[in-house]
Amino acid sequence: MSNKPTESELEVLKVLWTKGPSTVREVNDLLNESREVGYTTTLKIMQIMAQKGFVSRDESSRTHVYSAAVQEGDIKNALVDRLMETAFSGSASQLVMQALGRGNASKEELQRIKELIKRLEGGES
Amino acid sequence: MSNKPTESELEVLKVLWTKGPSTVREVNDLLNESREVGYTTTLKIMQIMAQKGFVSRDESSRTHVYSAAVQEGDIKNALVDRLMETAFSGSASQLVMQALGRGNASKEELQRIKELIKRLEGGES
DNA sequence: ATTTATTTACGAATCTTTTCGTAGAATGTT
DNA sequence: AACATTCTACGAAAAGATTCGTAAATAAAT
Repeated sequence: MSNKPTESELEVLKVLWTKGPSTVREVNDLLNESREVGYTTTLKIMQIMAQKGFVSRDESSRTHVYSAAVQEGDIKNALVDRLMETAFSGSASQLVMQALGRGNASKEELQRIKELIKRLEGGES
Repeated sequence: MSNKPTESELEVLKVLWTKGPSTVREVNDLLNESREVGYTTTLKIMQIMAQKGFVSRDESSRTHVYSAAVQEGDIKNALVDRLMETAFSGSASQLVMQALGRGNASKEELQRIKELIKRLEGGES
């Protein structure tokens, strides 16, 4: 749980976060919509994730049901922290500037960011 | 060049970006200030990077001098894009909100971000 | 000139992650 | 019942990244 998930593990987590508790078959089918993955490959990854504590599973029926055991926000925080650390010398604003500079934030998104900044500044004007 | 640098490769690039063209010895010495790395390890990584096109090198003297062959901004863009894609479903604002939510942005940094947003808002329409 | 140090090149050991083949158990189908 | 399908478990192959040992060449030191 302390460690960060790998690429593949993150893919699985994203499925579990959005679809909720799922079987290997369900996760694998969804993954195969974007890229080709063997069933046992997905199974193996999810077994490893269970071992690492990223997911928990219900083994009461033959077909196990997996659930995310880590919070979406926690993992994303960790990923952002890591990128901030490794590439942006720990500076949040550098990362933010780089991200905004990509240019694919809509007016509404910019508005929401401005509101967040206001809140962070203390709520004045 | 098309691919993304690994962790270690990024470390080397950061050195070359900030210190400019450097020898393996210089890079390795700097890396060893934060963690222990063998000289030949750093050498090998930089050789691989040369092969991948991440760095170029001047072999005119026995001690080769390496220079970054990729732009700092380009790589950081790619890293941000990748995180945005893999973890935030391609949404810049989600990534930004998460980063700002970490709480380690100073008033001055927030100010600079606000100015960037103003520029982004004013630039179009 | 001989020895010592530094550097590159090469290859291999190690480690992590990803992938998949195979076997055996459980379930479903005919 | 016999056969086919689905699932888990296990192990190992394949691929990528990291680490380092060793040898050969060059340079520096004595």
